Amino acid sequence: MYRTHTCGELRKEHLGKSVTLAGWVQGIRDLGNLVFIDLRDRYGMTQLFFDKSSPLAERAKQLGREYVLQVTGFVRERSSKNPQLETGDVEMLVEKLTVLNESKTPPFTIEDVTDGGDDLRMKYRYLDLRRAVVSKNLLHRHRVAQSVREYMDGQGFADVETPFLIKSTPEGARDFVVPSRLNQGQFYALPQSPQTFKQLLMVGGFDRYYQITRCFRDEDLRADRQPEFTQIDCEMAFVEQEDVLQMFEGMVKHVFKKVRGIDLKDFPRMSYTDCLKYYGNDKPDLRFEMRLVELNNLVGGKSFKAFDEAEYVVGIVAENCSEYTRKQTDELTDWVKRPQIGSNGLVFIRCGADGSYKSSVDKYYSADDLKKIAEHCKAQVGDLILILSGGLAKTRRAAGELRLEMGTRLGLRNVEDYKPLWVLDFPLLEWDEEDKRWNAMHHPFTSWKKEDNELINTNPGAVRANAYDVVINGVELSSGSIRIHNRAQQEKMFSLLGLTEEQANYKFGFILNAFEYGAPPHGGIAFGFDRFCSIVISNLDYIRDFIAFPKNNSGRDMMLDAPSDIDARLKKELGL
RNA sequence: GGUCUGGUAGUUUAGUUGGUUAGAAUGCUGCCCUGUCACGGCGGAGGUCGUGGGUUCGAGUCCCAUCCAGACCGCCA
Repeated sequence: MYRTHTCGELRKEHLGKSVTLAGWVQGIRDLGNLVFIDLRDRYGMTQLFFDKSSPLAERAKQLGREYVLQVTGFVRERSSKNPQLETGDVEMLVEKLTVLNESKTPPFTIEDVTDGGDDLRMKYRYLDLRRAVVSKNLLHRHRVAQSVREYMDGQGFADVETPFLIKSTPEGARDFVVPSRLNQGQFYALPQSPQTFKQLLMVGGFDRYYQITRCFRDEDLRADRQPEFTQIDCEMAFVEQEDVLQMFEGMVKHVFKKVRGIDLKDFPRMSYTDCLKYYGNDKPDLRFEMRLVELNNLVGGKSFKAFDEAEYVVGIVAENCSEYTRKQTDELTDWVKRPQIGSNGLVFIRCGADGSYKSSVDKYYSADDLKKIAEHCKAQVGDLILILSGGLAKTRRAAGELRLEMGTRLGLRNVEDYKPLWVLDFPLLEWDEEDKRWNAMHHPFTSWKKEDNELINTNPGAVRANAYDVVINGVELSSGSIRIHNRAQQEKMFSLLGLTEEQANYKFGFILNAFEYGAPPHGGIAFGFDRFCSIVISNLDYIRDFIAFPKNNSGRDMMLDAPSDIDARLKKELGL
């Protein structure tokens, strides 16, 4: 071993001992006759001391940042201590110094507050990983994974690996494909998730399975989306929806307790329909209320065209904002008019401190009209009501976005606060306007509610799935369902999705066949592990900080400069 | 596929209506400094202003194209 202790380990109890440390030079403070070096590793930092009586002092001055050192010396008490450092009471009087490796001056400072921009830090990710603020996230990720495994193992789940080279199924996200050399002109696909395999494991009798595994989707990226990401993939046989909900609510609670020491209360539940109605999306942030209030019945017939002609008029109440300036309201109007939101405008009603109501549409609405609206919205004195109008789906979405924006502006999205939620009763299908056909909202293996059996043929869009999501603070953490487990029902589903019998057999024959050999009732769930980590650890939805080597906005690895062209010879072998 | 923001020393950035030698901080470097820990003090080096074209007497600044990065919409069964 190169060391007897780590750089974060030495304390007063080690005083007088001869120890050996190995690590990186964080910085050198040369005071002329005194030289201090901060030696860093992932456990912490220890101060090395040299004075002019030391034959090593001159060498110490010649070292540079990020040189790798091995030092041996005595631990001694500092004459001026640093309470901000764990090892701040002691320092090492160095007697032997070995340079294990030199370093070029790094392109950015390797400190908690770095001067490096994102590009540069991605290109030199291995240097960025030396920063405690970065490595801390990955070490926490490890803790999350460990506590997941601890819970799953405790509940009798077996970790089974599933293949990465599988068959392309053009349903859903785009597949990453891998050309086959042995089967020229044919391709494997990388799994978007282990969905069909875990169901086959259920048929195979592994009634409790889980896996922390990589998934691949060739879609555009976001702050919370990577082309390869990790799922906690879980499946159980002989269970109903309630069993799955209990089991995995337990897992989330376990992880929060183990990693953060936080006791989450029982998760409330809300239907998909109510989520849209009250929050404008299917993953509401419940850290604050500010519910959407439908105003259609109160605003019509006053000759205000924007409201009279709208399919949907909706208000939200921003508490204590009645004194917003014209500049602030204009800014919000511009915000909702951005193409990403796409509203035509925003109407304001101020609930004045004197009990008066003033709006940007006073021309059409009397004080009494405004009062009725305010009362319907349960607005108090000093509040500001923001009203949007237009088509139902678009306006709901816009109102939901505006609600989140106001929540952010008013500081209502507290990072200390966790508000989990089960979202239930998703629709089984959604209409694809582009392809003029039904798509599975969750995936094509999702079962539907028995009560809705009749609707399957008469009104497929109204059929409710046995599907459920865990949402925390507006982030969709996981998604699952009770699956179909017999051939006839699965064939029915495929036909609803517009697959012919031949297509269904070609793409999914293996699972249809499996269902004919005693497939047990089963269901499960999959958690986005990267998101889970970012929420548990930092309560943000930015997953790149929790991935050791992430890809950038356009799916490039900036360190490797991948993807890249490949050898002409390799192409030929692959028949490309 | 679309919308928006940004690109100026190694790095992070300022740069007014288009006008003299593009400024700062940090990093690097030389000297001084016996208790620093974001050490301090004095000095020094370091810039094809992303790239290409255009307008102009004159472009970091205005226009067009393009590349790169970031955020978002579409997309993500």
